[in-house]
Amino acid sequence: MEKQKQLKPTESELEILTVLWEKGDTTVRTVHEELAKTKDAGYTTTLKLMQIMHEKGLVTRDTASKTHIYSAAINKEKTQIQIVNKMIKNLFAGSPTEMVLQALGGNKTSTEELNKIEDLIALLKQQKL
Amino acid sequence: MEKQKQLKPTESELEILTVLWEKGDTTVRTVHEELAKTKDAGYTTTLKLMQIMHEKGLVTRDTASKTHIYSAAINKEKTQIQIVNKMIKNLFAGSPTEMVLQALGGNKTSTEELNKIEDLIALLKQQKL
DNA sequence: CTTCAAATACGAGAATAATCGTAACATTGT
DNA sequence: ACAATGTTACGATTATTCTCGTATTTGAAG
Repeated sequence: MEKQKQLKPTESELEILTVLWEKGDTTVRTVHEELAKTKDAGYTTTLKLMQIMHEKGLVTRDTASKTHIYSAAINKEKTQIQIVNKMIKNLFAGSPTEMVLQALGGNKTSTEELNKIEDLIALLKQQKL
Repeated sequence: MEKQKQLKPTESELEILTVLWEKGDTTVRTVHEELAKTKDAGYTTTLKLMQIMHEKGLVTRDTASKTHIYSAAINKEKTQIQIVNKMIKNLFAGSPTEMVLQALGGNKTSTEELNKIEDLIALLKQQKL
């Protein structure tokens, strides 16, 4: 069992990884069009970034056909936790609760989502007993 | 009422701002020693960063005496929300729930803290009615 | 086989961040 | 007045990230 090397993706790399995690293995074109919804950068910029990510080992790719298929090479949850924890430490003086308060207060969270969180909290409390 | 210009602090700047928010107005020396607990960088590096932050308007300073006193010039809560929202968008595909889940799951959150969050959720749900 | 469109490869520059050495300046104590 | 100590000022360099133009390659259609 190989330990996941803790590579730290940059801002842009994170956006790309998020698309890969969401949509599954896919092409540069697809990733780029997804990013283009909220950002503007040239296609070759996205391509280059993904090539660099490949060099770094952040993604793998299947080059069997002309259009390469990329896959995220690092674990989604681990990466999320790593970054969230860093933010809690750097920006919220170590208090996860503070961050949650800001996250929910600052967003218009739907009742449905709030219910989900309540369920999670109930579960966590259960586990403490 | 002047709208706060949305300056985006860098990683290092954020660490400095966090110290200023925690400890209140203080000197470069104090900030640097606080950072030195978890990081190693030269004193002049911290100084330079804070000078740059002053140019950018991220901090203000009182230069009346030899040793300048720095203050955060941007609002703590606004900055936190801004960054958390960006992270939710970039890393959690827009779902605050997902982030809260990772934040609470990845950390050992006390029952007391969980209760606080429950109270907040109850309040938020109330507001939706 | 040739043409054409779309994809990749790659170099190189622009922009941003972080680092630190050295000089100049202020304050205090002798 | 002078030295010692601690502070700010600031240039300059390095490192990293992001961007994009252009060349090359690939595969499919005619």
